[in-house]
Amino acid sequence: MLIGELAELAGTSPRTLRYYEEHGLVRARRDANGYRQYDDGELRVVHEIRSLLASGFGLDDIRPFVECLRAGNNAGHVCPDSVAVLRRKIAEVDDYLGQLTEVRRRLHDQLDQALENPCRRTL
Amino acid sequence: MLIGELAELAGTSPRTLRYYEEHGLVRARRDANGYRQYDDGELRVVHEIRSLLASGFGLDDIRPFVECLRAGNNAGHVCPDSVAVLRRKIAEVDDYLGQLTEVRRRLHDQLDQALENPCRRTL
DNA sequence: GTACGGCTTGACACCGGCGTCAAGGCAAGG
DNA sequence: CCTTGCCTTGACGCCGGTGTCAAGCCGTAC
Repeated sequence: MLIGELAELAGTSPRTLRYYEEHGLVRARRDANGYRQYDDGELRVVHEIRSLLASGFGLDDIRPFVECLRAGNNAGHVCPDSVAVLRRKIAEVDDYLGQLTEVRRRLHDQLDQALENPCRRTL
Repeated sequence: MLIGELAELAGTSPRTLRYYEEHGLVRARRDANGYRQYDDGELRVVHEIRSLLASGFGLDDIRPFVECLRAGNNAGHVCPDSVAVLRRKIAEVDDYLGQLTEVRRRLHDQLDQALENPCRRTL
């Protein structure tokens, strides 16, 4: 499979696939002409990457998941390293949720206060 | 008040104050030597900026709040423009909270599943 | 021949709020 | 006179994932 085909199947761009490869996530053999040749399994890998990116992971965080998939597991998140990253990310998300909730509360307070005390003048 | 003093009082840097000025948020007169000279009221403005930045606002979003303060109101969020931005930001935060909650759910599911089905092999 | 569509690598652009370095002016104190 | 420490403007770096353009190779079809 050539890079354009894989990009099409994965719903992304050749540029993006080269970027993933550059960061050690996607693998490709090379044709005699230098073209990247992808195994069918790489589609699965790319899907895993896209899914985790959408969940807020960085490429570095994703690496263990890809390695886990390559090791023959039927899911990328069952390996110890992946689990460690998962736990860390969940903690980060929880922390961020707390901060966002606090921010939301402050904004609501300001809004309520503004509605009670309308402004004296606009400019 | 010179830029270094204001920066000190506001807990930030001269670079940052120049940046705010460049974006139309902070104002300064100029001494004969070209040094920025700040009114005491600017400290309040800078605090408002820092506070809103910490809540996830961008500098452009903050401008109405600063203008509101300058108009003589005792809080930056009581003017109509500020209220509009507040409403928009609250909606954004709510939306993001929803997404984050969904992500958190997915991650928890993956973690639980990983703990039930330990990996066959790591590499 | 040449035109086209795939591919290759390399490199710049973006966003936003700064850090940081460069090169220089100004005031004060030794 | 020289140092020190403020200030000035201008400009590049960062982060991260991707778009996009350049310049060029490869293969096929006309």
